[in-house]
Amino acid sequence: MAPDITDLPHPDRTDLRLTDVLFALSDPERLAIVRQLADGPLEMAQCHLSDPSTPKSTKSHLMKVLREAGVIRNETLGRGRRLSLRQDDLEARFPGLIGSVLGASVDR
Amino acid sequence: MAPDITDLPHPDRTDLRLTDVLFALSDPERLAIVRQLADGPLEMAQCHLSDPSTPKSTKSHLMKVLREAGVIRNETLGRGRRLSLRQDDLEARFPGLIGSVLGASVDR
DNA sequence: CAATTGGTTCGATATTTTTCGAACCATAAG
DNA sequence: CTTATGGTTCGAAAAATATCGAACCAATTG
Repeated sequence: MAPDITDLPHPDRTDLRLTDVLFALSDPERLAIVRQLADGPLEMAQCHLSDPSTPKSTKSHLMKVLREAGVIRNETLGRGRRLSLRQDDLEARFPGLIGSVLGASVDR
Repeated sequence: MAPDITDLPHPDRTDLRLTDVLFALSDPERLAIVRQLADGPLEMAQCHLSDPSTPKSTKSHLMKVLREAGVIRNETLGRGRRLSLRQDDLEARFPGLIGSVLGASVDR
């Protein structure tokens, strides 16, 4: 049977590409999502965008870019989704990178 | 008199924006340029792209993106240009970032 | 089972970024 | 002064990304 739509593909730790990760982090909205997840996993419904009226399809697309780059994990939880930062995988593949990004002061 | 075309604008250290820097570094060709400059300044003519037949206008545009993000400095030197990585400024503004990027293994 | 909630996917359109030739500019060399 | 070299800028076209509504799907609730 075909893979259930509810479990989305995640790249393996060893397959993470630096340029893809940097690109995913280079958008302010996506970076803000990552900052929220730095404090721990979050249900997607509790992960808010700067503009709360953003359509859900747009939000879903932002998550897709982050997920496909290997920055976040997106798993089914109940009827929603649980988002988490792949901090260990990122640290293993690109030591120091995610820490410096999270540590950087927020842009004005 | 109008500013000479030969000295290009560079953002001040304090004005560097994380997302712009990450975006500039997120392109494989631009990242390769940055890696070359990690060993020290280089004349632009000696800074080679993966495809040597790339038009000079394209090469110039790659440098523009890096310069406007504050990643590199581009100064007149003789009849050419001297390129350098703004390592100190990057380190001051985003501690650890450029080091982790340069330290990361090259993508396959 | 029906309705609601929370989310993905698809397709079209808008926006951004890239590419590249042509024109142009400044310096150095003849 | 003329030519060659090394580069920027402009404008148009191509390619990549983002946005968003509609359709759809799965789990929970009534």
